[in-house]
Amino acid sequence: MQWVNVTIRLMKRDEKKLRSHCPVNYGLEAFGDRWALLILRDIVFRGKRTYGEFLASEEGFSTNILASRLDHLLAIGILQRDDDQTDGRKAIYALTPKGLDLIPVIFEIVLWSAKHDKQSQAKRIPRLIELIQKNNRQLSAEIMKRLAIGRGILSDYLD
Amino acid sequence: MQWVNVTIRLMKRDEKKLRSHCPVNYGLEAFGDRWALLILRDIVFRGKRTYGEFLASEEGFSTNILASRLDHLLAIGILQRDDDQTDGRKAIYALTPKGLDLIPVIFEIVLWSAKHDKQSQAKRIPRLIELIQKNNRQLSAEIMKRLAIGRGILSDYLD
DNA sequence: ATATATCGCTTGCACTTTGCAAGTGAGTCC
DNA sequence: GGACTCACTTGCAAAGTGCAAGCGATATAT
Repeated sequence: MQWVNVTIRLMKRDEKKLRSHCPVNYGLEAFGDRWALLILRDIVFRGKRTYGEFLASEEGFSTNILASRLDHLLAIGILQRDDDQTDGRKAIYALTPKGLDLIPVIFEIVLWSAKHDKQSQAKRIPRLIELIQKNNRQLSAEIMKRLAIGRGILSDYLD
Repeated sequence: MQWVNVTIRLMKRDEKKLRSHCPVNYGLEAFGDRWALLILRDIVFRGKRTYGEFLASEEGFSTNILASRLDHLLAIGILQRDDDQTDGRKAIYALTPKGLDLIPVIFEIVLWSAKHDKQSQAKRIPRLIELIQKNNRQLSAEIMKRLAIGRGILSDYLD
């Protein structure tokens, strides 16, 4: 039997060139997948940090999808991954500064849904909604500080 | 040959029940597809209104994808469709109030990309970026008024 | 020390969605 | 009436998704 060496250059998802550098398109290609933003939500609102915690989300991640989205968010610098110091099996995911800057975007989405989804669970956090309305940017800045030390913000605003 | 009558209840995409009423998830399921938001961008920034105009976007819609996303945005009430009064072949797509309320979301995405994409085309509209930074909500309100009468905002802010 | 469980993934496979090219039918222009 | 435009629809290969099962490394119980 004869053999030939073949080199394939596989283009990883994140090396694909962007379709455009329009700022809307950039944002969408960077984080724009549904599942990716749900990971960020879990971190910001629920204080989740590990693969297993994300997996338990009510929307139901598939394991492979979760892994691929985490990879993606790491690759573009929205998340960072550190080893857990007390349990060698665990990995801790956290927002980078670039990721933290997405909080105002998430908040605007929350505001929109609170207004247009009749059944929105946002009804349960009227104080938070009001604060976002008043000054999204300022609130976001405070949440960024809190995330650096704490574990998610939702519980603080459940009346 | 024997026949049997079978009734299938096909569930249309937009009748699928939401995975959750979490406000972030609602937003993502409502408009959360990349292509859907690019349509909104084309309307807000470029003043596009017809199928053919959307199709010409630099990111390259497939015809079937464009059609399906327009359907979706109509179904959830973000867009409305009217017949062109002067040309029976054309359809005019426009944002409903629910769609107009997405402008602040789009603006926050623009802001994030302007900050984190080194090659962002946002460099070409520094005045607009600055205005969004100062007061996204107020600017959005003005843009909503302008969209009701005019044809997209980008040209106003190209220095 | 050994067995069992947990954690963060990866793999296989059926199914769905996408992207591209080629229609199609109604309306317009000449 | 014939060519063209507009807003789609269709067919099909390729890519992506969802589910279940597996895997290697670490941790825990006996």
